[in-house]
Amino acid sequence: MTPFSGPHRIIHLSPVDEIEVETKPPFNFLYSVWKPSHFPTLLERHFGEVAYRTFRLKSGLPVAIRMTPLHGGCCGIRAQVFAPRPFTGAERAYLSARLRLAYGLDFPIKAFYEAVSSDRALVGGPIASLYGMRASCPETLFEILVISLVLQNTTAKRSGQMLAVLLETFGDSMLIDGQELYAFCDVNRLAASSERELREGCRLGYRARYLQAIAEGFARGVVDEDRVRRLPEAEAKVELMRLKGVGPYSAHVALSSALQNPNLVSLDVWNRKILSRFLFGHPDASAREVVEAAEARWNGFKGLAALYIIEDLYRETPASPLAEAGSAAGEERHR
DNA sequence: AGCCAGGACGGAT
DNA sequence: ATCCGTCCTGGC
Repeated sequence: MTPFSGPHRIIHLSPVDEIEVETKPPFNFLYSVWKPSHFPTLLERHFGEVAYRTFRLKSGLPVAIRMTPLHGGCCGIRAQVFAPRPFTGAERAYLSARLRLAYGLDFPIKAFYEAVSSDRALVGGPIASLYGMRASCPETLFEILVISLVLQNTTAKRSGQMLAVLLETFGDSMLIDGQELYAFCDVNRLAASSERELREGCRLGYRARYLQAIAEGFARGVVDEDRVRRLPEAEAKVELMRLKGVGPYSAHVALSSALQNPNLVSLDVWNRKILSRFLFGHPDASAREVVEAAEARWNGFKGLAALYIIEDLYRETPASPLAEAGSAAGEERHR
């Protein structure tokens, strides 16, 4: 608890809707909604066959959803929606579209498999293990930029701490099936904060100034997600890097994740080593060498190929282990 | 006690 | 275009 945070309020949720979003097989529910490489956050909780996730809608309304496989998991997601008040039609349509984008339901996964079908190492390994996995990004462009900011220049553990404090300070706490989750930080709340609050209260250090710049950019409409989505890749990157604190790495994370460009690969130190090992058999190739070899081998799909390789590697030792079934009820009893 | 980590900036070359 | 010192914090 930071000295700046207010009383801890938990927003009461009621079931308001149920949305079914379909996709063409192959679809892998588990690995589409849960990525073994992602560090655990207060935004989501995973039990394997059941997954919980929060979203903040464009209207600002925080919601939480309970996801289960649709039609036995072959081809979609059933989402039970919980919110503080009834849904409007526009909010329902927005969330439905957001879910399709968040879990890659409109992505032509077969085109990827066909394009790399001659790559036996990829097909026989990562693709076989993760068959049907879609690239996912439940975050908005603003949210993914904030997350990439706390990922900068530190360890995953520290990143998780910074994000947790941000969510507790600027997000909305909600209880769903006995578990506390947070909707992402409200952009206006963040833009209205002081640098001191971010620096000293949230312990963001030099990132405080950058976070304000990013939040103000989105709050004032200087950068707009819908507009960036329509730009060509190179222009979109320049547009994002106009924000102080957003460099090549963060811009790549945003473009490959939020915009779901299957050819963009974000090479942080660890990903570079993992891909270098897959491509060259040793971890020491430069970022440039890795990108060039990946482009030659997975023309047009190097980002998605990299995702499969990385997630397959984390599968045995996940950064975010699946929670035990029933532990939510257990926690609830202790309250 | 000092060094560095899952980048970015600003300025110098 | 590329290189370097600096930035907060926490962990070793």
